[in-house]
Amino acid sequence: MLCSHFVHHLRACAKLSSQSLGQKLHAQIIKLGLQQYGPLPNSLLEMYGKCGVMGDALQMFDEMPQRDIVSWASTLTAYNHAGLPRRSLSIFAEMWEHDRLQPDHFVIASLVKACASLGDVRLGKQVHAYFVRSPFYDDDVAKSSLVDMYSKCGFPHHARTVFNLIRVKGTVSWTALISGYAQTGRKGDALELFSRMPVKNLLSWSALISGLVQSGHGIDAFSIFMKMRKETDHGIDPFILSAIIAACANMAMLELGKQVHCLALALCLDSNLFVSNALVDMYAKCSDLLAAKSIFTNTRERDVVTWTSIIVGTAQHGQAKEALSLYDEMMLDGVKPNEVTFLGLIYACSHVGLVSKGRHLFNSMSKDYGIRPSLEHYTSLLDLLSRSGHLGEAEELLKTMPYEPDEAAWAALLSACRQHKNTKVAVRVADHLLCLGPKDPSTLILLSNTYAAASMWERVSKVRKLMSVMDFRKEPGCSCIELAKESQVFYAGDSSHPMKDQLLGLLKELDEEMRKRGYVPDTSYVLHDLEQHEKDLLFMDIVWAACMLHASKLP
DNA sequence: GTAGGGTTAG
Repeated sequence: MLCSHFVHHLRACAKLSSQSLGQKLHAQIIKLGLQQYGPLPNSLLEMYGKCGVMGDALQMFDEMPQRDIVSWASTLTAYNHAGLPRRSLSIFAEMWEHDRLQPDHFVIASLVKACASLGDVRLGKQVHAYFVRSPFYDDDVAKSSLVDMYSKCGFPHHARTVFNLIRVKGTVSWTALISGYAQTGRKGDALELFSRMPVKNLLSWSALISGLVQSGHGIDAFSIFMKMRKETDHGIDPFILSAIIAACANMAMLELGKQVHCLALALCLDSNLFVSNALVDMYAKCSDLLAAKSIFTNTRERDVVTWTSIIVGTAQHGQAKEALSLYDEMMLDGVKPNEVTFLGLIYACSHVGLVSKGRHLFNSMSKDYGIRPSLEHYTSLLDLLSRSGHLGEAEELLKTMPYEPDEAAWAALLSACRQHKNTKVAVRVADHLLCLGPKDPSTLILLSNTYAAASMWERVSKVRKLMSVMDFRKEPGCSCIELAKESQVFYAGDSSHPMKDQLLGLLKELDEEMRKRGYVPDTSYVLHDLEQHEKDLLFMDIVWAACMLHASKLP
């Protein structure tokens, strides 16, 4: 009787994440000498795990005289909860070694979840294989976890296959699949499935909306958000709000972002860390750095994302020194940087040519914080070295780094060689690229121009042949700005704008002003067989966006 | 004792 009372209350603490109440119950249990009685050790373990007190959860586990499958499953959940999926996976082997226990469907579902959070589909498939051969192969919850894993790893097709095998499809299964479709940009599938979904809750709407935001369908995400507001009674929580703020950020829609900010204030959700982090990022991406800084300053409990958002935002607005001193402040504040922080910092160095500082940060990342540099970090360092003219070092890094450099990486170096007019390295890099069999049209243009500049006409014609056999279409570049509550999009070579004549006039004025001050456009990187006036016209496209920005500031 | 949504880069 007494025991089931404790089990019941401990479970409530686990659900509510109420650590202090849980500890009080634990104290009473010890006083009564019941700490090893019946299901209580497992209940205590579960409570500490779900409250995020990993140390105490593990102590419970270690002190158990006898561990059953539930003890192992709860430990797995605790590790998942604490964001330690690798530890979860190592349990798979330990269960058998220590206690001769085979994973059941509870354990399998948790293992799959660990694979999902690591984004490791290879391991996920192994667990899947184990599952279908186990006596639990028919369990719907484990299948649902597989749907989630395949969705998170970017394989919605596999997720669909498992989904179809679920006998009783609950809201969780539907949501997991819809999320997979939305995140991978399969808008049609996501919407179709969502409309067929029998019971929708706030999480289902949220999964669809945030998935669409992540795959760049901000407008659709917004209209679904409005639909939810209109047609349902679901409230707005910090999850959905931060997704909507991110949508404004990605589309650089400042006015809309401000309105969502007001919504956050009205709902008293602006003090939520996820919401304020999203706001810092939104204002920075919308070029209102002052507003971003003000949100940042007013955020009391700043975490690594808050700091990283302001550092990246500051760096992207050219204030590299300021970004670096924010990093110093962050360390004084005792916040540990993560891999994104370092990307922002190296980016900052890259844009003002702080080569040795950038190198130092790159090394500090692994030495001081144990973060293994990713391909992106190497690319960022490469960018720093090549922009600043350290071409030899950049080439060396490209060859020795622990990742296989792709076409874009080599092309970036080549482009830098041309900017620094280093023909010798340029030709060497170009030859290497040519061997790789380049596929990107802009790489081919770059190659053609490199060889043309070095008067290597045979290779020019070789590149031209490569161009002619492929479907040579380059996505046109475009710029987008918000002007009087409307978004204006301009494509390169676009001449359909109703204000074309006024715009071109202003553009010409700006161009003349630039030339007067000694800024002559460098058109040498444009395709070589264009006439000079055609090159100038192309250049006009490049300043088009700058011109529009200017126009938007006119009264 | 198991499964679904959120912020930072590219």
